[in-house]
Amino acid sequence: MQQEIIDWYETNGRNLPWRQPGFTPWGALVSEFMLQQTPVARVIPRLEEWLERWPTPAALAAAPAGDAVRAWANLGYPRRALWLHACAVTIVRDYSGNVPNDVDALLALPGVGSYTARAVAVFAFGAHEPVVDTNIRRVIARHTLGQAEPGPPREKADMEAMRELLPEPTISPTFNIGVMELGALVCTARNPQCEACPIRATCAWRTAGYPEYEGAVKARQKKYEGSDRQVRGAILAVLRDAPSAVHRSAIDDAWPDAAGRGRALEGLLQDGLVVLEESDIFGLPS
DNA sequence: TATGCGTGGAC
DNA sequence: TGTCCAAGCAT
Repeated sequence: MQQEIIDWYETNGRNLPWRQPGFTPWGALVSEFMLQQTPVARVIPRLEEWLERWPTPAALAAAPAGDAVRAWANLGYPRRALWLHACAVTIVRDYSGNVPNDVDALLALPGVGSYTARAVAVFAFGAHEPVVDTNIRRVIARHTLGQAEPGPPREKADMEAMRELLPEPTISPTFNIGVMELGALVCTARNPQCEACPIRATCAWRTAGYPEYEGAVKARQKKYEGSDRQVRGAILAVLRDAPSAVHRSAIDDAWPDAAGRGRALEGLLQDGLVVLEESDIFGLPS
């Protein structure tokens, strides 16, 4: 199935910015951060702005962290902006401003986990490593395991399952990205396009007649409306949109409920996304 | 290992 | 509508 996926990808893969020739390892790192839980379509414009403004780790490291949080805009999970800034600082200090190509070195960077470390090593540097993301887990669950959904992540087992599928090192990066792309475009969570799938002939899930998933039910997503997360977002939006630090009263206006507002502000201060500049004056980090 | 962490589009 | 989902990570 390896060659079928590679052939399918060569024809059907999207021309995304991070797949263009000459895209830098720094661009790869930035794009992977932005793509953590944020859809491709929303990432693309922010990524292009970001790389124009900060084309190297050194450029970002020289800017205040708060500028990174502002440029992150509405991508969500703004701690990623803070972590990415911290990555830039570390890369300048420890790696002469060059994104490391080694999985362990990448893993040591803040906000870089198993997926992102291998994605950068493979996509930017051509490493022969398994990349495991939610798309790949779903493809393996269906094609190899014959079940509708992957179970809860088992990092070691998931990685071994993908490692066993890897073809020879010269083409394994293309295979990695091909499986991801297949999961993103064809073997999707909802309404998979099985008729268009290049590996349908060997798909265990198809052979079994598309049985429903029998495993443990996923924890239901908590309601966002009225949650602390929403309050955090509302407070941070005020700070992002303000040219400089704001008085507490501006934050009070961002959310009516004082208790939730207090929890959210405390959390933001704890995370370093907001700093107390002086009494009752709050700003983004410098 | 389960949970918290943003935001917005699709159905 | 509400619910699910989107190239995860840290704790």
